[in-house]
Amino acid sequence: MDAYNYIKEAIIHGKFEPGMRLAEETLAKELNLSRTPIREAIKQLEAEGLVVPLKRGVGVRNFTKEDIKEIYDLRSLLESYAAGQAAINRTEEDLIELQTANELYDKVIHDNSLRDLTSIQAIVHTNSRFHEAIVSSAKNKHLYFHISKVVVVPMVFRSFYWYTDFQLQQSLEVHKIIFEAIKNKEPERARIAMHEHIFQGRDNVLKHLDDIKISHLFKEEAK
Amino acid sequence: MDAYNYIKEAIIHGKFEPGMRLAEETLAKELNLSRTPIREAIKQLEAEGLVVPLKRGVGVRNFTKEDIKEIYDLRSLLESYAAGQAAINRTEEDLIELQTANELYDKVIHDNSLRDLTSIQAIVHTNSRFHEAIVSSAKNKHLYFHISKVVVVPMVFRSFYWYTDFQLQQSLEVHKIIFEAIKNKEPERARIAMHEHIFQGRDNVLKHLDDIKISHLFKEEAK
DNA sequence: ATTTATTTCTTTGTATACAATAAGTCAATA
DNA sequence: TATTGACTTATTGTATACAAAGAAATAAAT
Repeated sequence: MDAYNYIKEAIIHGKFEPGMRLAEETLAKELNLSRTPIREAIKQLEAEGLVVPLKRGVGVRNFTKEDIKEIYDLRSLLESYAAGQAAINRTEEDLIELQTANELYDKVIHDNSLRDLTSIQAIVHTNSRFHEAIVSSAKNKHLYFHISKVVVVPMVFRSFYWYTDFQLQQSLEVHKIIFEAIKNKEPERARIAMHEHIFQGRDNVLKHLDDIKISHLFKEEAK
Repeated sequence: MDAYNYIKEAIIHGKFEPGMRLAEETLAKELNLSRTPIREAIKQLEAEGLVVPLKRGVGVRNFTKEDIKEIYDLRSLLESYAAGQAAINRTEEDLIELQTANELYDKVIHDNSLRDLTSIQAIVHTNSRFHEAIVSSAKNKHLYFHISKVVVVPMVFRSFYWYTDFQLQQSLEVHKIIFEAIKNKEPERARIAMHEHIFQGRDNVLKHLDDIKISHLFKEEAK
């Protein structure tokens, strides 16, 4: 794997915790590279806002509760718009991928009755696939580009989130409503459903921000 | 100036034309630096989508008509939301900056009756200040971050756009409506006015995409 | 004369080297 | 014991070096 994706994944999966300094030499050894390509990967992550400059070098960005709120507001704006546009612009191929992704999501949720880390990751992954299919159906590459950057931050938290059966069932239901709306070309219904859906996710994350499982990811206002 | 801003400005002002290869050695000499910091600046611009990778190295991104349409759709979504949020969250200080920016915009338009390049740049600059003040008043740092990236692309084109007196007058009127809506805390009015305003700008740019003045910036589907 | 093959040359990608600066350590003084 | 100050160490930021991969140019062949 290249340096960029290695570091990004490590941040998302919590291997590199918020606030942690990213030492170039260490990363270079871990990846059997020199410092040069490491520095370039870091510059990209900096441009995306996942890492922040320190006095010298960079550290993993520390997202506050306020950040999470703002990001979910932004994400709901972008993705609900995407859902609306998908209902207008989706092709038949899009519909097939949407259907497939949703069936997979359904299957993964019901096949993994015990909620261990691997299950959670599978659920998060198939959920992402459905959302990505929607954004892709909207037929706006720039929208896609920006959503993919916005979505990363919630990922950092969701990877450690313990969903309840009820939440997953509810999420699945809404997915089906969104799918139907896109299939039947009802942009307004798709948009509203997606908006509700993401705000539901936002509420879940915010309610559990103090949970033991993710508390290590969340350090309020470290200076 | 640092390498990042130097290259960015050069792209916006058309010194580096779309499709043009960015040779590291050349840039390094221009800025009296070694290749290392140049490469890092380029990586950042790549993450923002202003330059694209070639088989080897990078080139200035070539935006198509389709890109412009998509970007204006995205921008109108984001900025109209920002205007709405500004009408809710603006402080008294925000209001002062908003007022100042708008008065300056008015002044610059009327003081520069002959529309030479310097005047256009002054107009674009004061217009940006007003828009930035709105986004800032929305009190969402992540929204601000993404808008600032989205806005850059239209900048590439607007720097070379010859506005008519009518268009400027109209633009000024809408600015005043938006300002009033934000002042009076009318989010819906602010949102709609901003949406119209940006779609007006979009139409202006699209209508004139084939003009001689900007044709060198616009090369359809170069592969 | 045009196309293909081979060689040369330029430019990138990665590694290493060196200098500058922040951070860490230890000792001395209050 | 706490705090300040000088010294040492570690890590960054920039420059340079070298090897590999395209691009350009020249030569050969049909």
